[in-house]
Amino acid sequence: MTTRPRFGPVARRMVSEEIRDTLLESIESGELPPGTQLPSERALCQDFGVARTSVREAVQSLIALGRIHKIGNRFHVTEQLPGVTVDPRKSRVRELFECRRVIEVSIARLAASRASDTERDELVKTADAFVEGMPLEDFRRSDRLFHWAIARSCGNPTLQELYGKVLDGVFASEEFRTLLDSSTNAQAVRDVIAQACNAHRRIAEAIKRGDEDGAAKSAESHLNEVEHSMIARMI
Amino acid sequence: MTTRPRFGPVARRMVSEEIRDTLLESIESGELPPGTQLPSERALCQDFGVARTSVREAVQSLIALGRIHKIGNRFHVTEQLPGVTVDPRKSRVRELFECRRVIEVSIARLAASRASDTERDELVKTADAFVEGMPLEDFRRSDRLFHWAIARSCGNPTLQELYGKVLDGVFASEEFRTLLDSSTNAQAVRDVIAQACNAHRRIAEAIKRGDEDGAAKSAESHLNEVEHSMIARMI
DNA sequence: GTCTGATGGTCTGACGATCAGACCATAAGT
DNA sequence: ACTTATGGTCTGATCGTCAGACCATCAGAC
Repeated sequence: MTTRPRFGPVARRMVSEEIRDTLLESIESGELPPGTQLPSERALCQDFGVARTSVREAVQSLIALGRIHKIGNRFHVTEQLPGVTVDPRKSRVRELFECRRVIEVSIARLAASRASDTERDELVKTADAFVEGMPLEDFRRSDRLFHWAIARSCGNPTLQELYGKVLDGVFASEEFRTLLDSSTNAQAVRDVIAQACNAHRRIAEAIKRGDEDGAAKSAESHLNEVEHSMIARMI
Repeated sequence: MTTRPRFGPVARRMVSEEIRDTLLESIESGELPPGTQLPSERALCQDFGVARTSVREAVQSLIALGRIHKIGNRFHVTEQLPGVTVDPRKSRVRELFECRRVIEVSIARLAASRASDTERDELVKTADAFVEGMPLEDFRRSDRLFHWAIARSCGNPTLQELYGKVLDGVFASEEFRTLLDSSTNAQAVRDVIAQACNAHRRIAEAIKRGDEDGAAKSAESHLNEVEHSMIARMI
């Protein structure tokens, strides 16, 4: 009997969840500091391009989470306990992710357009080298190799050099190392590795078939997922 | 007028899209090689935890994409022709403009969201300092000051540092200096300065009013105009 | 203090996505 | 030839999201 690939359950995200998390990010990044009034429901509807019911649901869950409260008929960002409001470690991680998002998405797009056949094949091969359950040290080394391979095929030496500095910052980061310390949260590390396996494969495949938008979107999704995962673990 | 963060439209993903892309990844990764029979709809339903309608829709779109085909009453993975490679050659100027486009557009967007009131006022003032017909040396110095002022208000020190290196590259560039040499083409220099005056003012005004999209678009337009202008002069 | 506009709250009807299930025609396997 | 498995089609139901209407209350201007 021949085996076939097995697939996991489909991930589903509700519109209100997307909105809630986006607002949460704005609160935690300082874009919406404590005490600030939240944009009105109608304004948020326009921004997000959704109905008031979706925004309302998201806002209600922020209330439930204790992140916003009502003063009169206006919502405000709730003060958080000292030490929690602005975490310098979180700021650094966000900063690095923001840099990665700015450069990595463009690099992936350029690589999809410019990489040679050999480079594309190498990328897919490098992505396939990731396996779930692999040791953390191997993962980090392969992770860097993978992203650097993409940078090498973007066809822009200056961008490549800049990205090298971002990678240096990421891999020198104490916060990243702490978060991925396998002795403190083995299951979480396994999840991150599994997620990276899938994401890297998607990015490599998109680059392989020359899908610029696909490569850019996959790179951005990957970064968002990893960032969410890491920020969540820093609570 | 106090500014508020702006949000983009919510990303929405249908269940069938998730499934389609997951299957596509399996095909392109070699997990489902060309010629292989696709798992049955019912088997995929169980794997993904969805209804047959969702799987059917995903499978139908793979057919539409030409990735699978039907033999009898079974679906099989379709052979693909090798992709066409594109190997463009870029000059140093294009490379630097590309780096600027990648970082500068994001910096402008971030500055529009995060700059303090003081910083916004400074930007408008710096932009107003440009006057048509100003000496080239003054222009280059003010140009750098203006772009650096935007970088300083983007709220990300790492991105700021990276951009500093790009600016160093731009202003150290022999090609840029040669192209702006006033002794060889005074009229062209006047045109570039005039264009920059207008563009800088637009960028500053967008940042002043907290218009992230406007700031990003103005920054990108400016770069495209200058690049086109310079590339045209390199023929 | 009054008035106006903006806010959040609630409700309704509609639509699309997805579901579970049933049934059928055809092909594959035994 | 028969059985089983496959994809195709259809129905009714549920849920998420939508657009819109209307209302009570609050904030801001005068």
